[in-house]
Amino acid sequence: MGRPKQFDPDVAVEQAMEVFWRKGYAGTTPQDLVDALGIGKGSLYHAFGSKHALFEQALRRYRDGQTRALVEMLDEPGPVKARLRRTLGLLVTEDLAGPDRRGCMAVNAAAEVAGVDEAAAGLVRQMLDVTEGAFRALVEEGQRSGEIAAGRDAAALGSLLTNTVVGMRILARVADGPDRLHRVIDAVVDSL
Amino acid sequence: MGRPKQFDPDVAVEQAMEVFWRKGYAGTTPQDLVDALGIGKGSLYHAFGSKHALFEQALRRYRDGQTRALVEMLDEPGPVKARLRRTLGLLVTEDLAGPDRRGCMAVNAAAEVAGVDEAAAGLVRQMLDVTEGAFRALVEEGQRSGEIAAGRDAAALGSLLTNTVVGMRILARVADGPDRLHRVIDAVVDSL
DNA sequence: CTAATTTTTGACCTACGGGTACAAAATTTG
DNA sequence: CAAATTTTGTACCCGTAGGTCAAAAATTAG
Repeated sequence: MGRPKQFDPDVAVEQAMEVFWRKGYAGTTPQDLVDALGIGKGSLYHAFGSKHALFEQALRRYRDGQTRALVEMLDEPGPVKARLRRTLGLLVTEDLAGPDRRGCMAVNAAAEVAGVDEAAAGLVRQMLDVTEGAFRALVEEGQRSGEIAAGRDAAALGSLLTNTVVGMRILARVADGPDRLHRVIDAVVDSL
Repeated sequence: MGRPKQFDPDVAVEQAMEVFWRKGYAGTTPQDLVDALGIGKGSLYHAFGSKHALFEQALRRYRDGQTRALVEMLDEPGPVKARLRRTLGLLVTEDLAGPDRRGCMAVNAAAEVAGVDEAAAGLVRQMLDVTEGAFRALVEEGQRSGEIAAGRDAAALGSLLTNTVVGMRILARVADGPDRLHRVIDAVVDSL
């Protein structure tokens, strides 16, 4: 009952995500959101409550999409190291592509608001947990297949790989080219 | 000639650095700076021109201090791996200490403004270059002493270590404890 | 058709962001 | 001392951030 919504909230959250991703939390203005979502400011606040609440939803959506994509990439067939190298390479290419080089929204959020926005920090933490679990599983698979020495600590390597991805997504924002990033990939794959 | 300054610009830049470090660029207001520096807004703008110019000076100062400190820590006596482990451990402890957990100002700046502030991106890049050089030199020293296999690519390992530090300084901002960070240190040192 | 409910719009509001203008104050030079 | 120069503090400015509100529009129930 009542007047039906004239926009899809899911689509709106996704559009908001793009804006926050490009401009950061503090850097995004209500006007930016109004422009991107194509709805009036009143509707926006009626539907989402506040800029911060919308940010949280956007970050949640980002977390879901990214973790899903990462797991899919790592799940492709082939030798473990090749899959890993390919996944890392794709992330780098993606991060460096386009003129924006917006990096990873979660990493950006961690850097910008982690100290003051516990909800955002929690979402980022969840992403890291899932990522680390996926990497750890990959390492263990590599150990079963003999590609990776069985004596190594799979949990520690999972942490290392997660951390490596986080670092690369920052580096991609300031890098003047792909060289440094590719050196990182080479080194980390060779270290397994 | 003329009236002498009533504040030390160097000290003022350092105080501004603290504020930008804690609150980020967009999150810092002229009032924050006035409060922290203890001078009038007129003086502030007369002396530094703009918020952005002051930010650039603050980031430059940060770069100088951090690179100096890192090189010093790595230059202490002892086995290469021990020095490395100790240095990384100190960074983590430092990043996790205090209630603020402000992380690394350069990394934060990279995440926040790299896409839109080329000057800031350049300063961060310089820090990364120096860091990578220091790590690479450390690896080469380890190879000469036999601690690290001579066959490994020192440049790539330097990139990996730099990237590891960057990643950890982000992780420290959202970590709920030191465990994950210490796993990263263990894994990276064991990987050399 | 009316009442009830929900959404939409755009005007409106207050506070503050980032910065300028200017006169007063403090110094050096002659 | 006067003139020249530089710094300082306060008042002021315009635009926008972030949000609220009233009234109109669109729907369904009865």
